[in-house]
Amino acid sequence: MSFSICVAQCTDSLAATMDDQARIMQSIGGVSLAGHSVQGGMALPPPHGHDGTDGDGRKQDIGDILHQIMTITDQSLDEAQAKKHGLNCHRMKPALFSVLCEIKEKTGLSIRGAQEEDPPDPQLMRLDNMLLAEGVAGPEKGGGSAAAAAAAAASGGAADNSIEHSDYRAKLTQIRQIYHTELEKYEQACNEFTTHVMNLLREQSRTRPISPKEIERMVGIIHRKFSSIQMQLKQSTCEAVMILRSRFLDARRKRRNFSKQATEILNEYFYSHLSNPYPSEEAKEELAKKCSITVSQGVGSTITVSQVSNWFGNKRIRYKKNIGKFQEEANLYAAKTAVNAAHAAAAAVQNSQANSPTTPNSGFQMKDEEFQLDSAESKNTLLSNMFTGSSGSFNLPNSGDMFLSMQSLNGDSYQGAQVGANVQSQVDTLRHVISQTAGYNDALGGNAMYSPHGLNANGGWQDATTSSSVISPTEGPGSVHSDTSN
DNA sequence: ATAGATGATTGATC
DNA sequence: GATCAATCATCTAT
Repeated sequence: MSFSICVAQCTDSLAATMDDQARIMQSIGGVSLAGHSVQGGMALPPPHGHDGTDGDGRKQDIGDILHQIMTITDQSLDEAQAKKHGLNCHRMKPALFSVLCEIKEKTGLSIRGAQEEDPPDPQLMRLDNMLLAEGVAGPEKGGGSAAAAAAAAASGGAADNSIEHSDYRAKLTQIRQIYHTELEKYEQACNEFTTHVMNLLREQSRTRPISPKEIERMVGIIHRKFSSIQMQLKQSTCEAVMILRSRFLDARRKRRNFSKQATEILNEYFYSHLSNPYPSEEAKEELAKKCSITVSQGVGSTITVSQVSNWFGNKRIRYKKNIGKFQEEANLYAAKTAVNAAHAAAAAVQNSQANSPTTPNSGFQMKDEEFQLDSAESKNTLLSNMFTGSSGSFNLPNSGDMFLSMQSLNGDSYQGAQVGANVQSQVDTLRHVISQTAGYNDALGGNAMYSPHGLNANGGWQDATTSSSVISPTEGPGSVHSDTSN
């Protein structure tokens, strides 16, 4: 919508109004006026130099004046001024003026439109209300954010999706700015045009009868015209907001796969807590934070706590439904956590060596050639040894809940690798090394195998407190799983 | 184009 | 309120 359209429309309106008057004037100048002096019994002043019987001469004179009035718009400004002056000084002008007055009175033009008081348009009110509610109209800052919050709330999701949130707000602000700029333009144009028309009418009121009330009426017409254009502006603004909003909501509805890193983090947690894959609220927050960091580097979106909950909900169900399908994945993450544990072990070894030079044999014995952990190659060999026995067909006995939890060494309660029973010996060996390293010989007891911490006979996971206390001896019941933190 | 994977939603249940 | 289970809608690999 442009200013030119607006002006064109206003001009149309004005032109229409002028047309009306022109038609009337033409009819005055033609037939009706000729008979008017007779019909109305009005005594026109006798034309100068003519006697009162010369009707044709009078008609001619008045016709001339009218013609000049009608053609005044076709002339240049100077010409028009000169003509106007000429008209005002014309000898027949007072006569014409009074005739026009009387005709006007008769035709009731002056009161026409007085009843055109426009009632408050319900549609306009709706638009105004909506713009106000959306924060496009009304107070500056609060409106926008309130609307965004309302939109977020309306979507049913948590209001913690800050990316789309701010995106939405930015777009809304843009719309708001455009709206206000346009509105201001229209108002300015309206005022200019009104002033112009008023001046014009005041000017014309010397030639033809125009009462202040009529000027007011004309102003009203112009304002109505402009406000109808404003309504179009409001309407299109509302549409833009609706589109933005629907896009915003759709975007939230739309499913986007998490990044690989985020999925890995979640999977790591899931498989390392397979006996009780119910992260606490804090753990969920930790995971969300962790995932967000990795995801934001990739995709550029965040993962919320509720998304973490969704993920675990879906994972639990799908794992339970088809344990066999997830065995490979379980192996993978068990290996992964084992690698982490080995890394931690190596680090601890180095630490212990560095920190206790006087007692080299008090902790982990690096002499054991089989468990040299200080080179990447050795670690890989160790781990491949660990899992070659299973050769990808890692069996989870019964419901697949035979797991081993390893304790890390560096003081963090690392919730360790959970591997199958058929790699028990290797894991036991590793565990031995690790526990020796950290001086945690007693931490897990003599035998690594314990069961079951996973699915029970009913297909549900066992009580959270029982299993977590077993899995994480260093953690008190109900404590936050610190392995999600750094 | 399709099947399978996956994140989100919904209603029921505890 | 958290979770389960079913389902929807979309993404992704083929």
